[in-house]
Amino acid sequence: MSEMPKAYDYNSTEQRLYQWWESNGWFKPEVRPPDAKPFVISIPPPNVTGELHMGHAMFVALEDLMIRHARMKGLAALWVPGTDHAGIATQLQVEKALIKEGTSRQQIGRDAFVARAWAWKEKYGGYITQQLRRLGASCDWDRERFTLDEGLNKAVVEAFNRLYRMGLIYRSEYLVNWSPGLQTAVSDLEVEYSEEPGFLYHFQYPVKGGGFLPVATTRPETILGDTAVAVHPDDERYQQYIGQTALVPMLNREIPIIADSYVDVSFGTGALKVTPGHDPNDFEIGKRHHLAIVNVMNRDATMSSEAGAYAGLDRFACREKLWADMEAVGLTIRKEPYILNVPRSQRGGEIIEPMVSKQWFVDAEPMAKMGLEAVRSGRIQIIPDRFNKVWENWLTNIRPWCISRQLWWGHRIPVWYVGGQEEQYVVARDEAEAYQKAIAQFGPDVHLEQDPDVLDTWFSSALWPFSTLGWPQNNPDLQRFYPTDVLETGYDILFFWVARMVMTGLLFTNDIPFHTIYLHGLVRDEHGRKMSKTIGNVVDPITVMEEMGTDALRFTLLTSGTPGNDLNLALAKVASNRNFANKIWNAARFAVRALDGLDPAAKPETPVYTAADQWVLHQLNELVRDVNRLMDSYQYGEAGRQAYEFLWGEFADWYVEIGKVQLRQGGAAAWTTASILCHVLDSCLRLLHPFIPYVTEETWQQIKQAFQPVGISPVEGWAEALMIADWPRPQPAAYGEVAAAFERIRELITRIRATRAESNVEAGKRIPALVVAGPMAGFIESQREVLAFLARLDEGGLVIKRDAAAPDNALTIPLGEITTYLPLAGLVDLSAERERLNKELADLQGQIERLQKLLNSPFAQRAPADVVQREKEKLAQLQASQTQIAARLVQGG
RNA sequence: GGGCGCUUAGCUCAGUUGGUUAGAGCGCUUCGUUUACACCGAAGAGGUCGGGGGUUCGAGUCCCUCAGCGCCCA
Repeated sequence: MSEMPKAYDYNSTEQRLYQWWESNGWFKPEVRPPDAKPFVISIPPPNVTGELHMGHAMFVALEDLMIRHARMKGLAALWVPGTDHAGIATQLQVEKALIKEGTSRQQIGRDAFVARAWAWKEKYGGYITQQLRRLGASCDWDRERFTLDEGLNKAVVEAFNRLYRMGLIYRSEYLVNWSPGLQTAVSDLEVEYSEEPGFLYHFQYPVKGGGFLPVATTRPETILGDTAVAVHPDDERYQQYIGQTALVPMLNREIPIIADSYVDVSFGTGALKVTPGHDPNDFEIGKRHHLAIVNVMNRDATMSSEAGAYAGLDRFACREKLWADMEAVGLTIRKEPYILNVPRSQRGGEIIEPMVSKQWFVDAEPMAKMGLEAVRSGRIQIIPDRFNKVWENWLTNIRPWCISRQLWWGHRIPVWYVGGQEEQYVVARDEAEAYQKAIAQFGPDVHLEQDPDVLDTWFSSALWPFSTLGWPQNNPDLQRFYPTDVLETGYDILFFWVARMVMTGLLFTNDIPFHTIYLHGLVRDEHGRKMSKTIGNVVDPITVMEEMGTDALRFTLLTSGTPGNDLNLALAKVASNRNFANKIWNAARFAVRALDGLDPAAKPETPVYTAADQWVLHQLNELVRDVNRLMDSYQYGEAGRQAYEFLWGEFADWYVEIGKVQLRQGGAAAWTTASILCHVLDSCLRLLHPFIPYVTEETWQQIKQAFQPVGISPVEGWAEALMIADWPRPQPAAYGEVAAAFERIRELITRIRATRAESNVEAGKRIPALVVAGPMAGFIESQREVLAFLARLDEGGLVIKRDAAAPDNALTIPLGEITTYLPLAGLVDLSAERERLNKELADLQGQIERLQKLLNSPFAQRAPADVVQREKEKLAQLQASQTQIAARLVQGG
């Protein structure tokens, strides 16, 4: 058999395994029988033109973990992959390319542009999915979808039509967030507010017939669009102005002075200029008072003809000039520094302008009610559950969803206008149907033009869990795999995406789209800063994977945080997890080598387990139980950490070392040890596979290759691959008692090692020892080889007795009723030893007093009996140690 | 203005039914080439868990409050 290399080499492993897995069809739910219960996740589709970042790595790690776990449990696991056409982002990229070529979207025209965008998608769209593969994502790539593909377009059109029929879609003139650079409306969610220094401008509003009303504003250019001045109805200062007429500065347009309780008397001057065309609050006031709406800006945020002399100026240039002109005519009062709340585009960061325009909206309220109910009733569970509150809050205050975008890349709005008339239109599934409807409604001579706009990208991703499975067709996939199970994503898109999927799912499929929402946090840099190109602190997952392996990255992402909380990614941790992979590999390497010395004739029919064997089996079983419990309650990080602790801290550090002793014994003992090494590793690899798929699979194959020929196998035999092997289930506890006794041996060894180190005994030196152990003597005697090996004792000089006098010139190690002496003739520094013992005695004294006090307190009566008992035993142990040390000190040592 | 999260060892973080002098990784100190692993092993130093109050026999863990940092919504 070929020898396992000394170190695990992820570079030569990962791609090979991924291809092997995929080519065998193991990523498909069909790997399980047709009647297997499904477990389904829809991928949060990454932007098709995007590049892999830590957020992707995070969701892949978590979702692949869930999928692999489910698959090993025997479920028909299906992870539906796909990408998002990302309207604005992609359009911008393509436009950028066009500009480089010296042309533009407008120059080449819509059809050519869309063709270019598709070509772009074909060229770059594969990158991101390749990178997902690299992370080990076990998606069913045969079911991959794209939010702009034909099937999804059918779903989008169908959804639009149904919403329209239900009266939930309408077209309306409304104040929207306008992005002047992109020349499109964006939804409320796509606007971010940032506090920035600016000015508050105080000025005089001329009142017709004489006098002035002092008003303050942060955006003077909007003065030109004022259609009222408002004061608070109870404000005594301005009572006399209510009902009078004001004159818009520089334009002298007449506008009413109205009373509205929205006005904050303490803000600014207490009088408010009202610009319904350019401010959301003013828009509401305008509706209440039936004010006119004046739009003073063009789509590119230059001033419109309504701005009179200022027409054509950029909005900020206009601000300056208007203020200067007002100053010249004495209308200004003062300009004071002020912190503004500036709305900026989530994409690109330009300043968003509230503007009135005609857009398509979805009235989300009925759906929102359904979404609220789904979570309130528990049909949908959010993890962590504190996000219930956020959910509740957002859905109860749901606003109309602006779904039209003035873009070319996206799902075209399925609305056709009749003869160029804005008010006459039909909503249909395609042009043919549109003509049918139009002819029926408006007569035979109709000419139709489709709405030029496209739908918000989130409109298509809102349908993702069911559209990817075939909806609106009720095909076998939809029947079998819908509803899906878990929706896993970052909390930052709870509203953008998750809430909308729940709403549309409930509306269109009459079912929840998934029963669990698992939210992860943002991946930040080591010091908690958001990763950003400008700071230069972006950690590229590809680089990390190249340098330390995919498993190291995955394990780090999975175990260094908790659900819903941001995670600071420390590269040192990735490195230590790379080491963990190597540790696993080498533990297996040891196990495989253990087979070399086995005598085929000595293979036992039924194994006899040593105390160490029983101990490790017991610990393993506890681990299996804990990991199952933790995974089933979505505490993946803790599950992974526990497996790590066991594999490294107990199995590798202890059992493997003890295994060396047992293997040396040869015969049946060696066989049993080998089979336990195999069993424990096999179980751990299974538990860890969802976390770190590559190293576990590769190691497992090595073990299988070595152990299968000698007839050592898991209970259910060797599966073809670990990824489709069975998930471990805990067994009834069987070895608890011996395991507990063995813990005493471990403790004893640790104490001996510590004392040796403290007393500067040469590390490798085999020294004699006398262990006086009372009733434990028999058990310890049975472990003498292990004890001698791990504590570096000279086995020939190791004496274990129930009772014996303390030897001279020896170090004393008290451990409850077990006292160990290390006779080191001539090497013991007696005064140092006395000092050491005195220190320990003082320490014991303190602990004893603490426990005595505790046991004399109401604790003894009120606490559960087993808790009290534990403390009592602890006290007894301490007292025994104390007695030993005291005696030793008196005796003189 | 409303809501949420965080504050535990020098650094990055765990610690989910409250159980009794707190754990890991990295870093640090001392030892160690015992053929699984130096991507290693052994031993050790180092926190009283942001401040205050409360509930309880018992609180890092529950409640109140204050402070700092961060996020979301308006």
